[in-house]
Amino acid sequence: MAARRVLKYAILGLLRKDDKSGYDITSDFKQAIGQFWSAKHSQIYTELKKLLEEELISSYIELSGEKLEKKMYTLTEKGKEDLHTWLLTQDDHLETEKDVFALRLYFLKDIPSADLLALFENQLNLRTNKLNMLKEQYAYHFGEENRPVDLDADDLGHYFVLTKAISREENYIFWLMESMDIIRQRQYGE
Amino acid sequence: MAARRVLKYAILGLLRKDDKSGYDITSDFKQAIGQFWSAKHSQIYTELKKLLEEELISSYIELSGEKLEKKMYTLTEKGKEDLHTWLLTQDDHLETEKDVFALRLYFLKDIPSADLLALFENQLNLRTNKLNMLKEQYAYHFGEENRPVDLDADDLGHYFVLTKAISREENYIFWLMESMDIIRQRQYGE
DNA sequence: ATCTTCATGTAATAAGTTACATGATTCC
DNA sequence: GGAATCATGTAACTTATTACATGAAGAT
Repeated sequence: MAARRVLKYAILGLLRKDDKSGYDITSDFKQAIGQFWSAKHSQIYTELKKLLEEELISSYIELSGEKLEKKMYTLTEKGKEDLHTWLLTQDDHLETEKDVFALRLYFLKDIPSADLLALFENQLNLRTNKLNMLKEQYAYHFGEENRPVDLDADDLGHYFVLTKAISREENYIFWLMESMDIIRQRQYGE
Repeated sequence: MAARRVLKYAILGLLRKDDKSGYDITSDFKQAIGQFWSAKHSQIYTELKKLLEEELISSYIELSGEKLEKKMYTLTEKGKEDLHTWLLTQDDHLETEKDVFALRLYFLKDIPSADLLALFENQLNLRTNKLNMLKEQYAYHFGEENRPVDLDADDLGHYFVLTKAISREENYIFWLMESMDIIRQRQYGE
């Protein structure tokens, strides 16, 4: 996978509004944006160090409590420009969207329908939980209505990411259920 | 990304029916299964070497033409068992489905609607082309009907992967168009 | 007190891409 | 004869995960 230095731009992007620490960035990847990109703290700290060297960000220390130091990072002008250029870049091809469940499914020959259905049930569970979590997030931020009216620029990004993730999971679940029907039909012939 | 040794199992899976060369496996990743996993030839040859050492596959030479040697790989019993176990393994969590377009979108603050729409148009183009390609593949293998009746075990995997990919792209396109409507509405207020 | 979360880093390893390198066969 | 495809491999590098390592602050 890995298009060129996506983590770099993900981090620059997360710093676009406020200064953040490595820990903050790690937390962000556990929220909405974690639906579309994520990284472990070890990779984030390493990348931050690199971005500092490249002078795309600068840092200062902030105390939280008596002794605990937070290293805060700010976008430099150079960093802002680099981010801006990247944001307007058009992709010239689509990357493979890796999906281990679908891969596994491709090899299902000789697996009994009952086992296959168990795999589907498991996937359906995971996806349903995720969808519910996403819908809760949506309701919390944008209310219960289908489409909120007043979206300022900040919320818009969040709105797009949440609706994208929700629509992805709904579609996945729909396909899972359709496929399970087909397997159940086959099952009677076994 | 990368759940544990997915490429290993992708390769074992591709060898489940027939013996294949590294080149054949590379080609497979450009076909249907490439919608959900892929790898470059350099990685594939390296992994095949590793799988040989682990005695999950064995190899022999086949001549194609006068001199050109194809190194063919076969699943060993050990390899078959390993694959079978993996196929029945349930995931306990979902990986982040990385999507650079959605990531970029999250950071769209201060980008003019016109530029934003250009990014969407580009994505819409790429996705539409992909969808058409997938639909052609579907028609070629399963005909024009909505749901084929007679699917044997081999075709079923292929069927699932193709319908999954088609449904994913249709859903993506639907969401793109919905989002573009919202942006166009905002645009009048600028 | 002790558990969880906040907070930062490095080391070792695994996975994946790009570039380097070579040669045969087929199609036009 | 030349281009595209068939065919295999290694080297250098980038990206990502897991494990190691430490300590402060807040909650119960």
